Amino acid sequence: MAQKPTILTSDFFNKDTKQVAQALLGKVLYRQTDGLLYRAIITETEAYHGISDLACHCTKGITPRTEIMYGPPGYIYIYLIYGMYYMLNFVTMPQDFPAAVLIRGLSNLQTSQDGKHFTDMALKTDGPGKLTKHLQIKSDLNKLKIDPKNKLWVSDEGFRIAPDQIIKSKRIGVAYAQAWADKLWRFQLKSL
DNA sequence: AGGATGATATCC
DNA sequence: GATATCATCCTC
Repeated sequence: MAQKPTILTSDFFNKDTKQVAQALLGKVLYRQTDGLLYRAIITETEAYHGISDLACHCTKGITPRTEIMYGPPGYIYIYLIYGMYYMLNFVTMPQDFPAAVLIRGLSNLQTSQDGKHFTDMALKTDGPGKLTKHLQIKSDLNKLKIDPKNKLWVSDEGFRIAPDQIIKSKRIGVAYAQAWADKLWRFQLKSL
């Protein structure tokens, strides 16, 4: 049943953002720090797609902050919000199309010192700001490729997610985005 | 309901 | 250079 883990490459992210955001549910996020390896199942995401999406930072055009979203897929976009929380995003879509998926929730967070034996840390990790704090994700990872070399990557370990297991709802904190605020671009797993 | 706390965009 | 605005979370 358990398949060999497959590390996701840029091909996985080179698709419509809503598609990638849903496909990321059930995938396993890895984070390597000094002496500690974290892993957790992704359970909640949001899609931010294109310059017409008024909730997306890229709607203002290319700036030093947003240029990473205009680059190739499979890169990390991290920014500081409210002066204290780092948000973790994965760049999607081909070069020159700005878009990204925000990682909002994790489950089954585990840590390991040797990369083989894992111990449970938390069953559920709610909130995009809290999960980056847990996994020691900060702005030093901004604009890096999603890759074990950069100590942050995602792997497919065979969890099958049926479409009816995905709850779709409005994105959080984007009430200012007019019509785009009502898009059901937030995706959560029912269980886990 | 409101405060913490700093980068960013958008004005002067 | 000043200020308004946040893809949040915690405390009251």
